[in-house]
Amino acid sequence: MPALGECRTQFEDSQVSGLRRRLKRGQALFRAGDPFSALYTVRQGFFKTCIVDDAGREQVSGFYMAGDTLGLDGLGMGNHDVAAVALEDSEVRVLPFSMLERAMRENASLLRDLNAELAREIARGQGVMMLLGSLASAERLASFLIGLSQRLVARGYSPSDFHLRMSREEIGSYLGLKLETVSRLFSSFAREGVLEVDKRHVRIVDVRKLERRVRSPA
Amino acid sequence: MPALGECRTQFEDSQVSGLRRRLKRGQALFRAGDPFSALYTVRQGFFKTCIVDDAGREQVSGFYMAGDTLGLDGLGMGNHDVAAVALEDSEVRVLPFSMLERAMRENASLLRDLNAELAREIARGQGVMMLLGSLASAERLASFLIGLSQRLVARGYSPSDFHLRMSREEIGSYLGLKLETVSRLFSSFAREGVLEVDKRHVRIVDVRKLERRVRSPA
DNA sequence: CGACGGCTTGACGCTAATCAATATACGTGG
DNA sequence: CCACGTATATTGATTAGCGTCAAGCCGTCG
Repeated sequence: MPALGECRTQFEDSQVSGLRRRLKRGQALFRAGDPFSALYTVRQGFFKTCIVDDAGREQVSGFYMAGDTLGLDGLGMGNHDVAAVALEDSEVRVLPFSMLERAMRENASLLRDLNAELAREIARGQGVMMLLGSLASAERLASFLIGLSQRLVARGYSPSDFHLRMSREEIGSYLGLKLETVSRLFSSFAREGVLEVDKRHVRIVDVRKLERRVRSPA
Repeated sequence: MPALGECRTQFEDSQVSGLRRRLKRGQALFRAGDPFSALYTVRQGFFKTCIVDDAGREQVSGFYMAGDTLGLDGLGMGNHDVAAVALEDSEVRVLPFSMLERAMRENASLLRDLNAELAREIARGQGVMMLLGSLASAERLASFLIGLSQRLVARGYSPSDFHLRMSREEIGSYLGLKLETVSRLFSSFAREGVLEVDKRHVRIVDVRKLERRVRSPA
């Protein structure tokens, strides 16, 4: 059973809101360009966020699960610049920004939570930059899997045995690789006894080897 | 003559601080791991920020000039996770976080400025992800130059004629390319009449062509 | 049942990395 | 001041890694 992601901030069960919203697989919570009106915390399910550039190219910029905050990208300019799409039937808690602002005026620690969330998002982004700018393909996938595993553990799931909610293409988009490359990497990790892979089901057989893969050009 | 970057927020000339700090070329304002104690706005000069991963690999994650805010990455965890290094003799205004926090309690708009700054940083990061994840080498350099040009205009400099403060290697690190590739791209842009390049002096001859380069695989 | 979407695998090609040589500017100390 | 060593940039030759194109498999849904 899905655990309730850890409560990193007061957002999640704040009195700020009782609003919820359910989304079906494939449905968008918001799209790029939508006016920013609220933040969301994931209660149930799994999301991806996508950036689109002016040339129309699309790229997955992140994956979000229970406890994660969505929508921070809209805080600055009044519009979202990414889209958030549910990868399975999901539920979010809606935190209308107007309410949040009011609540923050009364409760300074909420504000600090918001800053912390924003800063976390910045740090996450820096990790991705590192990944995209400095790592080879196998290192990227290894790093992705380790990160995923760690996040799953934190939520009470198995660290070594899980079901991917996203397609090879989405993983590739996130990692700056093509889907065929991702597929080949899964196969080669399996051949080397690092993973067992069956479509979207992954079992990490040898974490050590996987970790070594993040640093080694081999 | 260097203009005073636009005042995007109240930070810059806020009463929050009169503190300044001067740095020589090559000097670090803060390093990865340093405790977070203050934000900084660039008054004069030019900075790069670098991420370092656990394997010791280093990567340039951004360039900062007059008016830009440095140090936001430290807000979340109490430690900086990037380093900020002056690429020329520079001066920053120091905004000790304790003072900022106090000031924000009294002035809610300061707080909104901080959020806006954080959100801007997030948006910037998303742009870089797009660049690293989806663009070919020539597109990356073109995108970099256009962005640089735009930021220079906003500060009252020439949009088409400027001096790069960073080395080929630093550009490459930022763009996820090797320095030789960057050098070759400069040469090929020059051959095609898009740029004139003499070491670190760049003149954009044909902005249109340069812009076309951002989207075209040609 | 057939069509379609997601995954795997192979063969081939191209882009950018690597390795290497040379050139130029800069700072340092004699 | 010049000589030297060092950092930076350019360019060429070669190679490796990932992308592209293509075929086939499996599971699902209409």
